[in-house]
Amino acid sequence: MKRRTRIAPSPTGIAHVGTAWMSLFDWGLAQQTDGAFVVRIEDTDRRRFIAEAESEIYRAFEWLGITYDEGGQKSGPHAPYHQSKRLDIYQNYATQLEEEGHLYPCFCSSDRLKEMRDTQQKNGTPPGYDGLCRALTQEEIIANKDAGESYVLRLKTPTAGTISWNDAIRGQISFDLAHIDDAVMIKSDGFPTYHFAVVIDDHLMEITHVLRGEEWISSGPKHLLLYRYLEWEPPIFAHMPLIRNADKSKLSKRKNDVSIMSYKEKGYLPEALVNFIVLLGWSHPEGKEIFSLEEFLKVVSLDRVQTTGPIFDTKKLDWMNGQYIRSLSKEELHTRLVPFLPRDFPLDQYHAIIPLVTERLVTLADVEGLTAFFYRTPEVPANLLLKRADGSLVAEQLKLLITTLDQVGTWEAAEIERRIRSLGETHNYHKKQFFMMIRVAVTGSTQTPPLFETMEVIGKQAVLERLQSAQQLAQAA
RNA sequence: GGCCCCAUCGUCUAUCGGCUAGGACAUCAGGUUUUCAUCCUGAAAAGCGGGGUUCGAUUCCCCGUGGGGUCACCA
Repeated sequence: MKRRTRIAPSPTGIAHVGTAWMSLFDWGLAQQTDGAFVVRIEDTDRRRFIAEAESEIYRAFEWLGITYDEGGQKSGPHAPYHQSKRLDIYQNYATQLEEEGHLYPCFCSSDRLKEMRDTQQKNGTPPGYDGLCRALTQEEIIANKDAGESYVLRLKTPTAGTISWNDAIRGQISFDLAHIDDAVMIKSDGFPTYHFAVVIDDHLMEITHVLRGEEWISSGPKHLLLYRYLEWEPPIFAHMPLIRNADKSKLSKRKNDVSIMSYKEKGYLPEALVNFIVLLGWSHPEGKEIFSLEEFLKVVSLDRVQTTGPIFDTKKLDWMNGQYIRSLSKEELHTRLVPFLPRDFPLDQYHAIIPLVTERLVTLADVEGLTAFFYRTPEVPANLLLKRADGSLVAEQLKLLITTLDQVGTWEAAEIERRIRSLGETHNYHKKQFFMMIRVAVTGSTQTPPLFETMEVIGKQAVLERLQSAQQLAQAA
């Protein structure tokens, strides 16, 4: 059987990592059977609509390497793929269901509804619509409509019985219909609610597997009822676990960075992000930690999806990003790094500098901080310079060092190292102190790439200048 | 609160009744090294509690506890 899956983002904000996460599973499942992965835009909420949100999703997909078969910016056999352009379709089915008595008009004002909820809250009775308008006679309905009163269409839910489905991830899930209230299907503005549109569209678009978050489980009965009333075969439902914040609550942008594009800006590689998120709630059949998107798409399956909601902890992403950075070819790394190089980065020295810092990169954005002292004169903190020796000794060491290095003809790491080592041995300097002092004098930092290679790249003249100002600093101390 | 879902190291997870409970990240220790990082080695670290079922339960069932989700004319 060819699987048809879909992702149905709502263009109301930033492109969310959860959307990418879900899409990856959808895509893989569809691709394995040569089926189709569909992008449908659920833009029925006009109040929260944000024009740029949709294009950001496409940019995020492009960056991550996610492609799809229908919908989105493409088209397809089931166009249109924007719900706002399918209003007449929903309207037709709504009319049909209303005529059949499965949907009924409700004229309750939002004030009355609010009052009702408050009372329920206060009395501790089960929440939900009380079904007042169910009792309306045909005459009353016609009269109200003729009077131009605004109304919504509600789903007439049986007051007894159970409804259940076999979830592909969780097994049997069942609800007592007595607890399900009559949800709104068509809003007073004529737009469908999510519940209504999703059922119509999934059916018409021939979706076979509906992957969605655990948060949707409780609305399952409404959807199933619609399938029943429409006499349609429901798709296979797979409720994925909810990705969580550190406090176990549903992943939110308030408590986490959930914007896909912000990971790009922070210098993460898309392949690392993909690898990382795919390991949330799912594990590779061979227990692999690092694997490509292509491999994931081939081996992904619902039976390895966990039921527990994973916490979105990006520590592992940091590690992974480093792994991916180090596995890049020189050319590839260059391509990725270019957008992160500061304006004053000496491009002619790129190939001398970058190999010295590659294994220290956690993100691509780290490149500036790790390389700045190569091309910017550093501020040298006196306390670091004199950490393990007093000012007079350091000044003495620097003086001799300047003299020695000044005589170096071929400014190469090996030669620099030989001179410095011999100087240190001659005067019996404490090796760690001596080397660290030089490191600080030249770079302003205690943490740098190998000292002599670094000095070679910085250049003789700049090194001597830095040593001289450090000497003055030591003397003044 | 009603309903629903869930429950293995700090985190991501393996285990589909036999476990001395495995791996990865993070942490700590050691090695390599002029520092940091990389890399290598090692350590510490988990089955929420109580009942069943069974020769045997982390694995199956029930109860409790805990956590989460949902109860909108938002998705």
